[in-house]
This record gives sequence, structure tokens and C-alpha cells, in this order.
Amino acid sequence: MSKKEALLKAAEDKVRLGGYNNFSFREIANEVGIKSASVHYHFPTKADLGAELAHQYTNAFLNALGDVDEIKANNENPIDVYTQLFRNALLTDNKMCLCGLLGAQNESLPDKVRLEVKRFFDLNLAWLEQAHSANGESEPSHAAILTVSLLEGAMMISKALNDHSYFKLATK
Amino acid sequence: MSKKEALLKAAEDKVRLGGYNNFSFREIANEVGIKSASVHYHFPTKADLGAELAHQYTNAFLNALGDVDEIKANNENPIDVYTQLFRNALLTDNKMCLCGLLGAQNESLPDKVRLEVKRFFDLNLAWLEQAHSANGESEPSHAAILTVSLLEGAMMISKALNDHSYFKLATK
DNA sequence: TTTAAAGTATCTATCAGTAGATAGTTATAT
DNA sequence: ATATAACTATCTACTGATAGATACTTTAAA
Repeated sequence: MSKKEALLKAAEDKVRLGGYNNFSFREIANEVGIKSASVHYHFPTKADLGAELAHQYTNAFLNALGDVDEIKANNENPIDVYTQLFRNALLTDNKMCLCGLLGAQNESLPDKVRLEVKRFFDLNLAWLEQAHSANGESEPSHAAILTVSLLEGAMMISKALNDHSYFKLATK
Repeated sequence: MSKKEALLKAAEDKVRLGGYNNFSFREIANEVGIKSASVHYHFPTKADLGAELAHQYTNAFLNALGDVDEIKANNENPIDVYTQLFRNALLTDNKMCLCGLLGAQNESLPDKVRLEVKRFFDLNLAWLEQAHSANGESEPSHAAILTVSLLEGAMMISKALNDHSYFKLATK
């Protein structure tokens, strides 16, 4: 893993625990074994780092979801796949969804970060709409909104209560 | 409004926009017209301020909700009342739910703040369980979890997309 | 094929600004 | 007189950011 990738990973862990202000160049530099000034070589500003972090997170998330048609072709329910990905993010990493937390902080984010967070939800809603449509839902667009809202909310409250069983109950 | 109340109000606005790290003693002191050192007279530490903020927010929220039995006696649906309170918080104030945002940041909060955030959701779930029970739901506890998760998630994503119509769609 | 230039990745040193917090002082009001 | 609510002054720690130097690697030109 390159230093740049390591910096992004270190930042991701901290942001997913406490939001955009929960990491500093010094902290993540220490963790990967360079000086804070050197972080600016890879990311001119903190906003640049935050934006790239959200962008890559979104790409990785959508990549992990895969293609709706392929899922259907395997006789699987894409909504179950989606739910499972959220569940893993919470249970395995024991952390919030990066873009969920950043989204809640929207108004205090730099513009370029805000834009990437919006991209995450736009793409998620598009994927879910396609999924519900493939499932024969009568209102796929509305169902998509309900799905992502419920999952993000359940995740948030599971963290607030520090109780993973909450998420399981909310998504069963 | 006393200085102390004004400090809490100023802090609340900032926290609801960007989380616990989104306000400083200096900022809120300037806003109410005192010096940052004087804030420590009212709140020994920032954690004390945060905890009292979340506590009062919770009390005000539950007070605004009112009593389930009285709502039912007026032939109103308490779940509609609950939804409407969330909607107003978002549409009128144009801000996130304080405890929703803090809950997502859970791991980076001081202990006493974390405790108050947990109290918010515990009390919300109890109120909703009673409400769903009064509505004759077969699984009031489960319904309560779904209700608060959906509303918090819809609120979060409305902020992320900067689009209030999203919340309306999610809650119709 | 050697040389020159450019790019990569880091360093040290430093900056102005802000953070929360403390000690000790002063004014005001009961 | 005492408690309340503010003040001034100051502290240490941390923030993101910049300047300038160094070593190493890669590319391009003579």
C-alpha cells in the first residue's frame, strides 16, 4: 500500500468515527510514518483529501454492490445484497457509513467534499431504483428512498446506542 | 434570554450544522457578547456544555411531543405528530436533529455527551413504542425502531442532498 | 551514451491562527 | 458581605499551510 493509500485509509477510519474534523494531517502522517508537511504533497489541502476520500469510498461501495442484472440473474434479491453491504460496514468495521456521517455534517463541509457526498447518494438512489424496478415494485423511486433512509438511520442509531442488535432488528 | 441560554442556543445551531467540533467557546462567546473565558463560568468544560445541550434538547423534544394518550384522546395519530415534529425541525430550522448528528459521531464524543445522546434515543423509542401500541400495532417495539430509523435517515440524506423534498417523499 | 532537466517523495523549520482551559481581578446586585 | 457574572491576561497544545532543501528516479536531448 502506497503512502497515499495509507493516508486515505487512516483518514477514513477517523472520519467514520467522528466526522470531517476528526482527523488532522499530523495524526494521519504519524500513523503512516511521514511528516504532516509531506501530506500536502499528496493532497494540496484538507478539502482535496476529503473529496478524494469520499470519491473513492463511493466507487468502492458501488463496486462492491455489483450489477443489479447480474444479481437478478443469480436469483438473488439485490435489496438483500444492498442491506448486507451496509450490515457488513457496521458489523465488520464497527463504523458509520462515511458519506452518511459527512452528509449529516453537510453545511460545515468544503464545497468539493459536499459534492462527492451528494454523488454517493445520487448513485445509491439510482442503483436502488433499478433494483426495486427489477423486483417489480410499483414505485421503485419511492422504494429506493425508503430503503436508503432506513439503512442510514438504523446505522446512525446503532452507533448512538452502541448496540448492533438494533441494526439487525431494523433491517429484518 | 440569559447569557447561558444564549450560549446554548448558539452552540445548538452550530452543532446541528456540523457536529460537536463545529463550535468553539470563542465563537459562541462572541455571538452572545462575552469573552470565551466567561463561558467556563457557566460550563466548566466543553463536555459539560455538550451534555447539557443534548439533555435540554431531549427534554424540549419530548415536551413538544406531548402525551400519547392525550393525542389519541384527540383522535390524532401520534406517529403523525412525531413525524411532523421531525419535519418541522428540518424544514423550519433547516438543520439536522442534534442527537442524530451527535449519535453518528458517537465514538469521538466525551462520555457524558454520549450518555445524553443515548438518553434521547431511549426515550424516543419508548414514546414510539407506546404510540404504536396505542395504534394497535402487533409489534410496537419493532415498529418504533423502523419509525425513528426512517426519520433520522431521511433527515440525514435530505441534508446530504440539500433537498427538502427528499424528506417529504420519504415520510409520505 | 552521457548529460541535463523534470518529477517524485520526503524532510526541517516555521507561520499565523485557533483550541480549551486556568488564575486572578473587577463590577454588580442582593 | 456574599454570590454572581463577567473581565484581563496568559498558557499549552494543536490546526492547516508554506518555504526551501534534499535525495532519488525518470525522461528527454545532445
